[in-house]
Amino acid sequence: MPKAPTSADVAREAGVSQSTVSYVMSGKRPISEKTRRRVAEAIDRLTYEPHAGARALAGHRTSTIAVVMPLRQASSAERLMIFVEEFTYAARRRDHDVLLVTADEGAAGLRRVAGRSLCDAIVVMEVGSHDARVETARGLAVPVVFVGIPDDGEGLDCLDFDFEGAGEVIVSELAGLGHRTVDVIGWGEDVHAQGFNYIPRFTAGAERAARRSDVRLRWHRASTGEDVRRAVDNARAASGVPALAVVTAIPETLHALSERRLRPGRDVDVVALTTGFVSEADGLTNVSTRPRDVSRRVMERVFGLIDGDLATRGGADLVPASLTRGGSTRSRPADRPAGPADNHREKEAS
Amino acid sequence: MPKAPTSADVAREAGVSQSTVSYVMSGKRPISEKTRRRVAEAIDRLTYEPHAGARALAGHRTSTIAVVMPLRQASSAERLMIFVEEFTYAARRRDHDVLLVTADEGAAGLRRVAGRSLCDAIVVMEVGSHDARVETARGLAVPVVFVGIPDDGEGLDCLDFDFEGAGEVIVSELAGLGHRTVDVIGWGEDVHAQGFNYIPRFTAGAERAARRSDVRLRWHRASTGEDVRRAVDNARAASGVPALAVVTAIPETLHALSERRLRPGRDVDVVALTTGFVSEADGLTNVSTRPRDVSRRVMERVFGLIDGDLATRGGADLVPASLTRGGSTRSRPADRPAGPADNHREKEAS
DNA sequence: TTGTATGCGTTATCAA
DNA sequence: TTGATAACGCATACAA
Repeated sequence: MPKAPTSADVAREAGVSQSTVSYVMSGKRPISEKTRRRVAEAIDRLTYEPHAGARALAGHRTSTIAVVMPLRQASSAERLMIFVEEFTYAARRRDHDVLLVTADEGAAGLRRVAGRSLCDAIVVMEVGSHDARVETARGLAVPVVFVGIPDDGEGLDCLDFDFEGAGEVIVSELAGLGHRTVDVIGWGEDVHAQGFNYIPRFTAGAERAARRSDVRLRWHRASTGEDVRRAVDNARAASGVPALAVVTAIPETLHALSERRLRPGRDVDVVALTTGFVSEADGLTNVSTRPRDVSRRVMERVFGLIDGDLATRGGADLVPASLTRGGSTRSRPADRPAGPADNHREKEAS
Repeated sequence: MPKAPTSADVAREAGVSQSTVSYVMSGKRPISEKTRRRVAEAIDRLTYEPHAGARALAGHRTSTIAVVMPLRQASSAERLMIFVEEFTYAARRRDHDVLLVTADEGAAGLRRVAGRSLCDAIVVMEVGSHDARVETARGLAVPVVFVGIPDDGEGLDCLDFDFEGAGEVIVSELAGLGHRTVDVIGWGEDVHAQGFNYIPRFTAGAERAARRSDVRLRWHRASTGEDVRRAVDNARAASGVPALAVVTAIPETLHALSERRLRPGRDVDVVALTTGFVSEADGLTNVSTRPRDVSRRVMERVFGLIDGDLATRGGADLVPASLTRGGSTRSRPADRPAGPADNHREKEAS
């Protein structure tokens, strides 16, 4: 195993000084085309790669973004993987890497990765309404971007999907179909227990729309398939065509409906809050939480802060909710004619 | 923003030399109890954290494990997240962090993270049967552990679930129930196209068991819900109770069966290859691919290599397949009496 | 346009 | 049991 070449080796090979090699790599000062070529060739010949640690030490930047994962049961695996993937790709486009941190390290994890100079910025996923990490973030030497909107996040960099708008648009849609009662298949007790801020936000939006449209919401916290079946039976007990807002356990819900011979879009109206782009959402009238858009905007913010763009700094951004009509809801009886042209239109949250 | 304290600051605060601080932290030489305490207190007072880059530079180790992700559609998100989580937790237990690398960097990604001294070891997930990264790994200065069994992986460190055994045990189980034909709902064309080695391994095991038991296998490559429905209809066309081996798209399959009023364990025998611990697998007769066990063994191997345990080095390990009986298959007609006691027994692969 | 020299914050060797 | 001190490999201020 031959020792890895250093920039000094490259310098010798190219017949220039070590600092010239460094400047060729960083482009931070003008270099003549001739020496640039000589150095580039030497780098190729030796397959030189700069030592990341030495770079971090001398340059005061690590080219690494730390990403704090959510706790296990907090979110759908699909949504999570999309976030992680998008973060990593976005980082690579800027020549950065992603370092994973588990949620169970809590606020200490933020202090650790910042204190040890392991990263240039931190992304915290699934922040809670009252989250110790929010206060910790204020004192760190590296910028922190939160995915989620904590209650006490004044002046911090927060970004999330607009769950409030989603609640609103989903309930409005069902109200527009003439329903006076909507059964919500909502997050389970276990998820509620985590205190994620998106739950109260979704709830607030849904309740606001319900008040405005004079609709009654019945909330069901569903963790298991049994919970889902109970909720579906409950919805069916009302007279007329039941209305379901499904924010979790979509496959289980569809399965329960199928067991009961209830065809979405005919015997029951279903609007789903979808978290990924998986087949479960095929053809459903749904609001997507747009994980890719959220991820991209998060990373734009991250690099904005790293680059020192003060314009990017502070405040909460929301990725707007929009509804896509599919086959799981009936066409409007009153204000428009039924027909296939009615499907797959989009409707923005107010 | 005050500058971060260094070990020299700690030394001054504690009234000792800088090297003593270093030795207190590493425990690499005996320290008197008195100075250990003084130093520890100083570290606390200053909330000192060692600079990771400086450590890597001077110590020739990074305390980081690079994990190369699979391509997007390669695996179920649940399985992936379990791997990533387990890797990260295992790393933390040994005071290491995890750096993510995307599959699209290919072999160059391995060279990059190794060459830049970004990690002490690399884990490559979802290796293909013929994978350029295998050859690259042989020339690297850091150990590489592969999840998967490449064809040309002689002498490399490989580890995976025993997909061959899984194919065998699944088909044997259905054969034991008296079936002469088994329909396999298998990975879609898109997954096949990636050339993952686990597909031929599963196939080989299934075919071997089929030959032994004189069973005919009908393979269906299912990417979409439509593919699944077609496969199910195909299985139903045969006389008698259909037998299904479901290795992908479990929810879609259950849904298709439910649509057709086929109750698993009564009108159809279903054995599933499950990739996560999600509700989809509830009560099914299944073989789990045991992602947690695989992850743990991978990380044991990683740290074995880092620690220089030569006993750990080289060769392929398989995590054995075992079948758990559930309600989706009928009890044995011949060699045992039917009954609830028959459920949830385990059966190892031969 | 290029070279020289210093410092970044550790680890580890050599002395004491 | 502890203290000086020399690397480690790069970035950058200062000179030329």
